[in-house]
Amino acid sequence: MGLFLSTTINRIDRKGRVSVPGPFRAVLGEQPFAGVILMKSPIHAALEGFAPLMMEDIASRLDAYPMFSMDQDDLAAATLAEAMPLHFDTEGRIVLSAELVAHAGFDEEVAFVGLGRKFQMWSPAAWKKRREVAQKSVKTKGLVLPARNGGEA
Amino acid sequence: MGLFLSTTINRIDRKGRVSVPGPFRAVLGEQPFAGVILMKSPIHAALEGFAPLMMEDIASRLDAYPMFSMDQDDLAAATLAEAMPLHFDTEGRIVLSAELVAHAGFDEEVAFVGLGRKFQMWSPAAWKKRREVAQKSVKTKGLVLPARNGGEA
DNA sequence: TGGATATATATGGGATAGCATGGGATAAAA
DNA sequence: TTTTATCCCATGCTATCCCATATATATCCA
Repeated sequence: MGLFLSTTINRIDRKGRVSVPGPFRAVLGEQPFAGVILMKSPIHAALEGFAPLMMEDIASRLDAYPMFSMDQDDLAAATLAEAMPLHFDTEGRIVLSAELVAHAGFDEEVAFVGLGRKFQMWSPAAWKKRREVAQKSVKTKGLVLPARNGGEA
Repeated sequence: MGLFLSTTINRIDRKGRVSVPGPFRAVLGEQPFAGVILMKSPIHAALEGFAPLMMEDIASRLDAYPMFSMDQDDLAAATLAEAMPLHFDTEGRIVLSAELVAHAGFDEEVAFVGLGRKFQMWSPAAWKKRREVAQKSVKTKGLVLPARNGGEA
């Protein structure tokens, strides 16, 4: 399966359209519908982007909570209920709603940030700060990648 | 998996292309996509090169974290977002972006330095210095390779 | 063994296809 | 009708392909 990697900055035109970076489209291309799922990030002034199939995974993770528990309900409301499927146009662009633009504070440009199974969309200035914080955080907290679950050799 | 070994110097042409040394390509060849992952070294004026499978591995390990946790986000931002996948052309070359060239201070030539599971790319002059420093450092600090069981000294 | 011919690598340049971007036209919705 | 959302076309840029050459190592044959 392809991964979302690297960071790319694209422009928003006056119609609210942005090109999804070509490599990202290639990852999304292996999907049931020609588009992407966006939601407001619950932890950042940014958007989270997923391949449509990933929603299945999110739903599965929610199964870890007791049914009708308030926590599960909160999480489902914060994720699945907020998920917006956006179709690509013929050129591989999506149209951002005013609500999404407001939450992420987009101006003229959007930074598409590849994070493996998902990606984020930031205003370039905000991403610059976030990037530094993340790097510092990894160092000071001494974050390390956990051992593999069931990978290969 | 094969190892990246030895040091090779290749030229950058006016289009920003460099041949990845043949032996390195052989190591990278057994990969899901025909190319290499580069990122700016966080500790040197150099680039770090990885096999694409490395990123798969990192992504898998990150799956162990809760989704939307800040630790997962920090780690992904510091690794996957910084990783740039570069495809080989038909001749086994990659194209270096201006950003990468600037970070590593490349001029006309690049030294590909094999370091086992990864390699580095240096401007030849900078590598010469770095090499001496590393050798001196090993002597004065009395550095030795840890035992094979993974135990610290 | 020597010489000639392959095979692979490194390098250069021209041509082409794909991507990001912008704007107008058309179709659906309010 | 007015608005909104697609589609379609046009453009510049850059990535990538394809072809060509030089050098070096490997292979073959007389």
